[in-house]
Amino acid sequence: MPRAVDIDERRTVLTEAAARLIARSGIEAATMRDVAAEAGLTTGALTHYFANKRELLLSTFQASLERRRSQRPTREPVDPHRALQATLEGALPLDDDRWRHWMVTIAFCAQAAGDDDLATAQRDAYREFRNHVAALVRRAHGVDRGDAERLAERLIAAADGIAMQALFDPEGWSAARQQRTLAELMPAIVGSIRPT
Amino acid sequence: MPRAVDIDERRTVLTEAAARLIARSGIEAATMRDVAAEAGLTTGALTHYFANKRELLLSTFQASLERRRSQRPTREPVDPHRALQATLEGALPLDDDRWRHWMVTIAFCAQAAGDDDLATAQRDAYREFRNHVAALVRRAHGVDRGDAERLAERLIAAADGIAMQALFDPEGWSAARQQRTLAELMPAIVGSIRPT
Amino acid sequence: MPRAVDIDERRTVLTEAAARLIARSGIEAATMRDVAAEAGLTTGALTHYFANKRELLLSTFQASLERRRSQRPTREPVDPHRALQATLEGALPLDDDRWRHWMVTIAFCAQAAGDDDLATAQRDAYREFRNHVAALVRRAHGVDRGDAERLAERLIAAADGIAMQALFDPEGWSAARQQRTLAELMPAIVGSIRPT
Amino acid sequence: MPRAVDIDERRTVLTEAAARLIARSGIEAATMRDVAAEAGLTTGALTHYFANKRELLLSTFQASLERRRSQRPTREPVDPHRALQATLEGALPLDDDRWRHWMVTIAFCAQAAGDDDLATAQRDAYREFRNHVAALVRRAHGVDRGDAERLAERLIAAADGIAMQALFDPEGWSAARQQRTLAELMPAIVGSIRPT
DNA sequence: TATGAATGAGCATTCATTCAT
DNA sequence: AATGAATGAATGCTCATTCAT
Repeated sequence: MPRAVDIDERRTVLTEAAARLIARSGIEAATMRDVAAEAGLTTGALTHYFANKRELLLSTFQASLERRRSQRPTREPVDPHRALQATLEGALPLDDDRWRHWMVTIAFCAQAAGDDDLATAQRDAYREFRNHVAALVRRAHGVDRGDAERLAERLIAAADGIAMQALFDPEGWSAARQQRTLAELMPAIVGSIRPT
Repeated sequence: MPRAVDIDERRTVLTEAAARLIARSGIEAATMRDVAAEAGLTTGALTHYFANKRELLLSTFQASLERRRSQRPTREPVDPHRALQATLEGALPLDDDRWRHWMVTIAFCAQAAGDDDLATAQRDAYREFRNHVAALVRRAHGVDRGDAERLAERLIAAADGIAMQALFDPEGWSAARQQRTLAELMPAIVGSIRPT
Repeated sequence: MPRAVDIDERRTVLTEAAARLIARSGIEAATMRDVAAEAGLTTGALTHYFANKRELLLSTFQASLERRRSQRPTREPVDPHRALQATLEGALPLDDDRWRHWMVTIAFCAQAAGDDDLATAQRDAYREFRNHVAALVRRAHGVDRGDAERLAERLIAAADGIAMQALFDPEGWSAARQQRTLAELMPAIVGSIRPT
Repeated sequence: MPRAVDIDERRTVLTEAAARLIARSGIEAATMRDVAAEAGLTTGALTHYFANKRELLLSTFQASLERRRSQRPTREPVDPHRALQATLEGALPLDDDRWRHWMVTIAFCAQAAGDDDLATAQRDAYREFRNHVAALVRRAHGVDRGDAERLAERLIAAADGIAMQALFDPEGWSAARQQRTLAELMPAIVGSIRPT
């Protein structure tokens, strides 16, 4: 019998190594050699788990999206306003992990222009997130489906916009400042549609 | 005798060729060969105007930032509310040109993580834009410097966030929809600080 | 206790798999992985029966030669003219099996230039075949040893030459045409030495 | 102006280097690196003249075929019997150059099984050679077209068969012995169709 | 100025081989 | 006896860069 190895775990180790490299120095830095080395393996081992680079990168992107999803608050009996805020904060680069996710997202956004699979995964993840936020908006504010969707878009816009500025100017945008700005924008945006 | 050539014009031709390639298929597609070919020149000619690839890419980024600046409305005796809105709309990917600028920005954002010069250029451009918007906010809404700055950040966040969603899901975000969303968010955001 | 496995049978299964691949797409196609897979085994199993690739290829070549030998007519009380003709036809690519043998021979001929063991195996097999044909020639035509050997060389030349043309231009050289051409050449060649 | 280089000459230098390596140790030995080194260049230079390996190998094969053609006797007012014999001798590996051609032919024959372009080039070259020999046969022996073609096939078979044996057993087949054997076979083969 | 030939390092990928199980 | 995970040295190819012309 061959050495016992948890295939999924190995794949995770490798996609996380790739994500670290991409976040640190861009997608070009994620060479097969360097990803393998970052994961403590060799290129030969890498190709056991991903047939080629494209597959590795696609999996890295999907793992990053999945990781973001898995970190949303899941407890059901929770204050819907808090759940909404926590979910939107999940889109801010407040810690290393979420920073890494944003860098990976950005890196693949540039890549997606020439790769339909990537573009589709990106768009689907975005729409899924929007629907999720819209559902929270309905629970929190009792608006109808159309308003909820429009509000979701604006709230995500606010979070993404704060995130972009934090990425462009990390020193000027501490985690606390990002959170405070989001907190102050949220009621104003909600008011833009259902002016209480 | 050397042929008379407008050096700056050649450099512009080359950085615009690079920007097109980057916007179309990511920064990896901007090889020296392909940039030269896209500009209708040879690699040898390219190296006359940019000592190496790093210099070409840095110039491409700066040219993209500069192009965005140069397209802001400049006429002074203009309605300050309109000037503010037009300036923020300049940050939306409403046409091919602005779309290209965003793709270039995104591509370099991923790159900037490992390149201080790039990170600095990026941060400076962002701060300059924020100051410009803040000045327009003061003129339009008569708030004090601190409030103007905070409002500018939030307005830019809204614009950038809309831009991100348009990049992620181009089909769902027509130019008109982007503009409408921005127009509806603006008063709400202004109200978040100086509640009318 | 180890499972009972017929080692020779396994080796045969593997060399035949290798021969099929080589005949189909050249010697480069005979990778350890693909040979094992073609035989329905894994690479690990392959290395149990052949220490390395060189040994596998050498065995494949020898098995191909041996197979050709084993297919010669063996019954003794047979018309010597018929035996001679049947033996020479054994050198023509008249069916899939002999076609495969020729492709393997050709593939290793190109290889033998840089491999003494291969070159020796090839030369020995050729000389053994020549001696065998010479013995049949003596029985069939009653010539002396020297003439028999020279006749054998020329008859083999005719058969090999027909074979080469069939390999170069399969459509133009049906099995029947190969056999007819050989049958017509044989008496002329025999006559070239002992012009009865 | 760039360095003056004769492109065709460079390509010839490279295909001849490839042919030497293939003749010496089989087609596997013709790696891009080694071909470039054998030609006194680097891989980068090689790819200036051949876009990829396939193109290099195809050109190597065609150059080998072309070289054989170019070495046929061309003087017209020549004894047709001598012209025929000289042409057939051109198919024997009598010297290093023709030996190399045969090794290249053999190497590509093994390759052609999985490559239609190669198979076509091979078949066309063979047919062209057969037609050329048939024309010489008509001039030399005054037979009709059908007989000439059949004789050409048989004469080529004799030459190819002698060549194969020389390739299999170089020590046993000196140039003189090859020529003698061919010379003795020729009249017998001609007699097989038009019995003087 | 401008060309494109040439370099050589680096890339993704394939492969024979080894080895713990 | 057999597996398949892992290795690391090729391989074909791309690319930034240099340089003679």
